[in-house]
Amino acid sequence: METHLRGDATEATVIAELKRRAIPVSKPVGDNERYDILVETPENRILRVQIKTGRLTDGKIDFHTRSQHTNSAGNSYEKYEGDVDYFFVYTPELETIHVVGEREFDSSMKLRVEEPEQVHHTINWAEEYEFDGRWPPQPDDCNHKMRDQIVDTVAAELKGQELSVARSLNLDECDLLVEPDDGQFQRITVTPGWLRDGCVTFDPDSTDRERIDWFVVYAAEIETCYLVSSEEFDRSISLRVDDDVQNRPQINWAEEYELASRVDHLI
DNA sequence: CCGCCGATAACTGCCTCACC
DNA sequence: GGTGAGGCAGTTATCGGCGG
Repeated sequence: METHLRGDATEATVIAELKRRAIPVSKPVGDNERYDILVETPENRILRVQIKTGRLTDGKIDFHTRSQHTNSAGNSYEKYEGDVDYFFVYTPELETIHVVGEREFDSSMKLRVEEPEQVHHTINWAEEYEFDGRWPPQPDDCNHKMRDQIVDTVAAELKGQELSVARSLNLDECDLLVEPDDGQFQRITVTPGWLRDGCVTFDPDSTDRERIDWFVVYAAEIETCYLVSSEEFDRSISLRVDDDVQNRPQINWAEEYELASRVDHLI
């Protein structure tokens, strides 16, 4: 089957499956949009979805998400960065639909269906991306990988300071465990932060604070990590980034909480 | 009508990096 | 070194718009 027909067949199959599940689907007028369909979630969120055909090779589903253009200068390639929210990957051989967030990978991804000869922690198991298990998608679903990377970055930063650091096996409790010289484990969780009115804030209420010693707050807008002790605030804390305010003693200046300069607090 | 350009799509191979 | 994931570059096919 030639490529266009195959893409059309995949799109038709996915739309039919969504309709069968009574999920509202809309098609954009014309073909100038980079997403294929708009899907409405039960919470009335509208998601931009690009439908892709998955190829089953060597026990894994392989799919690429890159568009190619030809111009006078030759070929150019463009990713879907920010243009879509999710990819729905339909694999004809398996008749399955997998849901992958746009931020969960760069330009291609492999979903492992069969047991590999060697098990890597980097393997993306297809069953974890199956439609039934991921629909409706949670607002932070597409941030899992980014969060994972942040945890890795924080771990590397701590190791660089010659700290004994390990990934927590119980992710419901914390992300990292640090063992200082006194042997008293410090429990660290990584949490997203956001900029509001010149301050970085986060939501500690979504975490069981009884089990956390330190919060690493990652503010994506400014690509900065902050280290905050659970004892340094009562219900919430704001870290002021914007210095265009009157200097008051109660202001928590963000730069004083930057992870790189506070690692010694964990020792 | 034909050729060019710009867009879509799937497919293939090769490379790098990380892990076992 | 072998394996697996991910990234990158290139190819092929089709379609529509536009201008000569």
